[in-house]
Amino acid sequence: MNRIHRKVEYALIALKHMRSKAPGERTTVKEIAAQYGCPTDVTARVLQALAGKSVLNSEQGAHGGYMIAKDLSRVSFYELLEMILGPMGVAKCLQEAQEGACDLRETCNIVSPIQLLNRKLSDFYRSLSVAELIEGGRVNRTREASRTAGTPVVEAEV
Amino acid sequence: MNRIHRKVEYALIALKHMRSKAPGERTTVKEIAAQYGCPTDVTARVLQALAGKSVLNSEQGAHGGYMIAKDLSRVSFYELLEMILGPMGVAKCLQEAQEGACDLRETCNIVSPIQLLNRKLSDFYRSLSVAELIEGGRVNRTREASRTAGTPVVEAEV
DNA sequence: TTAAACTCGGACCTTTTTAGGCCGAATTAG
DNA sequence: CTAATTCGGCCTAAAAAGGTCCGAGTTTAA
Repeated sequence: MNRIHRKVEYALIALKHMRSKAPGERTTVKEIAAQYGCPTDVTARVLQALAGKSVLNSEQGAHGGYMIAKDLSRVSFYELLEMILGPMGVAKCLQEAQEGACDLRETCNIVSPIQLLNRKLSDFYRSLSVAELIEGGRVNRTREASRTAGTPVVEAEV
Repeated sequence: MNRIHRKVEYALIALKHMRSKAPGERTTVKEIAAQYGCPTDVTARVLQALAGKSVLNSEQGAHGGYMIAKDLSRVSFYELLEMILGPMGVAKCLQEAQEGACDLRETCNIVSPIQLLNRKLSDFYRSLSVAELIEGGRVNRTREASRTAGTPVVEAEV
């Protein structure tokens, strides 16, 4: 178990797809849906979310579509998750401003363990860039990357 | 989002509880349910799972119950997760020997990214000991720990 | 030998979350 | 004006998570 959400997969698929395109060339949802079999609407929403956070640039109308707007080696997987799924929290009690609180909050003996886990997991996700993920581990040598290089995102230093 | 399962929380609660007991003293599910408000049956199942993997020692009958049987600083969070939730895999495609395979497997462009993520996440969970988690980060100075010390489980070295 | 206090484990139900689809509106190029 | 797109609200179905019931096996002790 311990799956990531399908939406996140679709995001990665789309981003990887766009990454292989010439700079300035746009990608439509339809195109992705057709090529990879992703459900159109869900994928659309995901891309909208990413556009909202300006990881993507979107344009409506004919000849519209999406293109990557941020250097993906500077976008962490943590950020991607939050954009798509909302604020991270490994337990209900970490997400106050939520509807119903945890039943055990009065008697719970593991608040600090939970907080520790949340912190560590967040740090881990923050240490992983979307570019690194998409490239499957191999350090990016594409034009995008070398254009903005700077910090080449080393393997795990959590 | 990105919650851990409730079962895992119950496991941590129970383990932390048992950790504070004198060696040899047993804990019943009823006791935990009463003290922390965990649902009895669910908690029972979790403890059964841990007993099955001999993290706990169980004894039936009157005066029965559970006690910790393994040095928790030598049990990784990864192992705990697997005991409770089964084999880890961030995506369906990583868990063949499952019912229905992923629809996209023919056209998917993110197999290696998914594998990378799964590997890294696994490594992260493996680097975290249950003892470390339960103690909320503070290095364990309890009798259990110093009795078996050895490797004091340093902070993150992923 | 009987009763009480446990763990064990199967089957089942309920609620929540996730996934996906439908449709109409707004936007833009030709 | 029309076709191609993003945008966003709402709704349904499927799956997972969370929890309950209940009967059976074990062990202690009255």
